[in-house]
Amino acid sequence: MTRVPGRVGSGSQEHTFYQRVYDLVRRIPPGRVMTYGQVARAVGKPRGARMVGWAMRACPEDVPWQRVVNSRGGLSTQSLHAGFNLQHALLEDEGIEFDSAGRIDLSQFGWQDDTWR
DNA sequence: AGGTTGACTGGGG
DNA sequence: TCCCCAGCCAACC
Repeated sequence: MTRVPGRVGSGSQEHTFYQRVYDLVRRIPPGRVMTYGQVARAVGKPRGARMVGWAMRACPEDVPWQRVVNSRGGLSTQSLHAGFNLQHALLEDEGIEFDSAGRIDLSQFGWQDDTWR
């Protein structure tokens, strides 16, 4: 069974790093993407890009994990799939386009949440 | 307690 | 632009 990042606080109203990541990712609209580093900075963890990746690996069902890509507009989930990449398929279904090198133009599909605390 | 492992990044060559 | 790598840091041996 995949381990899910635990809550740091105990039942308090405090948001953990993971909760904040999930809350932000849930706000990314279909057809748009954010990078791991962008998400990390937005939740106050500027050097936590790898942790965002960890969080995506064990995220709840309702989190659109496919909308988080690496800083080069590429998918970091390639090694998880053999032949077929689910993330690539899900993003194309949302209207996102990939160039010949398999990358997304972040200036076109990138997203930043201005209303995010 | 200490070493390894990444769904990462930015900078250097 | 691509490849390489040090730095990164929680989770997992």
